[in-house]
Amino acid sequence: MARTKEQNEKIRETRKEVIRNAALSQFVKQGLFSTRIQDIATEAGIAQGLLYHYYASKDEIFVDLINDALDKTIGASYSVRDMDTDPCEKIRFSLERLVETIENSQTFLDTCRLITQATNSTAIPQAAQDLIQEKRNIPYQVIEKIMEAGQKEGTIIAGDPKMLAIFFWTSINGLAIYYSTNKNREVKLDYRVIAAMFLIESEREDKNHAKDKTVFK
Amino acid sequence: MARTKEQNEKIRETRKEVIRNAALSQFVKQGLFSTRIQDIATEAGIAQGLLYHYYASKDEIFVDLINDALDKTIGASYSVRDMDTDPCEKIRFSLERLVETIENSQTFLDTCRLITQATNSTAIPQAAQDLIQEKRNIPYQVIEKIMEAGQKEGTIIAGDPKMLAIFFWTSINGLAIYYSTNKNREVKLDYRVIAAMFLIESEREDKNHAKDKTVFK
DNA sequence: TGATATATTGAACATATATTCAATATATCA
DNA sequence: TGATATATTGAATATATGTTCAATATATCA
Repeated sequence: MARTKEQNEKIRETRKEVIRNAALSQFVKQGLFSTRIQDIATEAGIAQGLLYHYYASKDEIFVDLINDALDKTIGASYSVRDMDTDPCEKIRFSLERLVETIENSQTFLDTCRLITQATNSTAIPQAAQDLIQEKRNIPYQVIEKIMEAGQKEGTIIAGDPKMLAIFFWTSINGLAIYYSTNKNREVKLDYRVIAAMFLIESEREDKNHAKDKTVFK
Repeated sequence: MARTKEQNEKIRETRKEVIRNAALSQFVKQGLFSTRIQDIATEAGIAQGLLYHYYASKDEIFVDLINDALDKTIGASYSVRDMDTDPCEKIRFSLERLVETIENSQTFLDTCRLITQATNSTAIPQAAQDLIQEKRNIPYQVIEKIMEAGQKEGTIIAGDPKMLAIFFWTSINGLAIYYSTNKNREVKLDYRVIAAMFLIESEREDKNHAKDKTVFK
C-alpha cells in the first residue's frame, strides 16, 4: 500500500489552502480574467499541472473563494446580530470593529474587493453568480432588523430601515475598497463619524464596551 | 476629390463616440479583460476591423474612457468648490445632488464603476494607471478644503478634514457601486443621512436651495 | 460620370493561455 | 526492498481572441 487516506487527505487540504491563498491574492490584484493559471501556480510555488490535480478549473477556484468570502461576511453580520446588547450598541460596536478591521486586516480588504469584483461583473462563473444572488442580501437584512429594533427603542434615527442598512454597508464597503489601494497611514479613521448617520444625538458619546471580540476573522 | 476634411472629421468623431459608449457599457459589465473586441464591435454595430480604424487597440479605448471618467469626477468636484455658498451648504447640496444622481443617472454609475474597476486592478494599461495616479486624489482634496473651511465657520464637525473627505467620497462611491447592480426602487435614499456625518446638529434641517444645478453630467 | 480618398468588411494570422497528459518522483507499507 | 498509490512536473494540445490586411463600398467633387 501507499500513503494512508488521512495522509493524502492532509496533503490535499494543505495544497488546496495554499492554492486558494495564492489565487485570492492574484484575483484581487488582477481580477479573474487577467489572472493566469501560471500566476496562481507561481505564487503557490507549484507547477501549472498540479493545480488541476486539486481544482478542475480556474473558475472552480474562484467559486470556492467567493463562497468563502460571502460566508465570512454573513458570519460577521450574524455575530453582530447575536451580541448581547441593545441595538444601538450593536451598531456602534460593529462600526467600530469594522473600521478597525479595515485599517488592520488585509484579509478583510481582499474579501470586500473580491465580492465587489464579482458583484459587478456578469462575466463570472454562473455558480458564483448564483451564490451571490443567494447570499448577498443577508448582511443587509441583518442590519435592517437591528436598525428597526433601534428605532423602536428610540436610539436610532427615523427613516426606512432598509435605507439605513444600505448606507451602513455601502459606507463600509466603499471605505474598504478605497483603503485596499490607498493605505493612508497618516489618516486615522474615527468610526463615530459613520455612527453619526444612524445614532440619535444623545447616543453618540463614546461609551466603554468590550474590546475583546472580533467581528471579522 | 472625395469627402471634405470636415465631413470625415465628423464621421470620425461620431464613430469614436459610438465606440466609446459601446466599450463603456461592455467594460462596466464584464471588465476590461473579458470584454472582447467583438463584443464592443457588435454593441457598436460595426465590424471588428473598423474599430481599429479609430482606435489602435482595446487598451487605447479603455484609457480614453478612464480619462473621461476621471475628468467628469474632477469637474463635478470643481463645480461644488466654485458654488457661491458657504462650505456647509456646499457639502449639503453636493450630497443631495450626488444621491439624486446615483438614483437617476446610469452614466454616473458607470463612471464610478469604471474608476473603481481601474483603481482596483494592476492589470490595466500603464497609461491608465498613470492617469489614476495623477487625477484620483483631486476630488478628495477639493472636499478636504471645503470641510476645513466649514470647520472654521463652525458648521462642520471637528476631526481631520482628510478623514472627512475620505468618508464623503467612499460613502458616495460605495453607494454608487451598490446601486449599479441593485437598483432598489422600493427604497428612496435620503441624502440627509449621509449629511449627518459632516454637519453639526443645528445645520441639519432642510433648507431651500437651488434645484436647477446639476453636479454631474 | 469618373477619379479619389476614406470607410467598412470579414477572413487570415499570430499569440497567449487554459487544459490535458505521459512521464517521473515520492512516500508508505508489506 | 519492492509494490503501489498518489503527488508532481512541464511539454504538448486546443482554443480563443487581439490585431492585421487585402478587398470592397461609399460619398464627394471636378
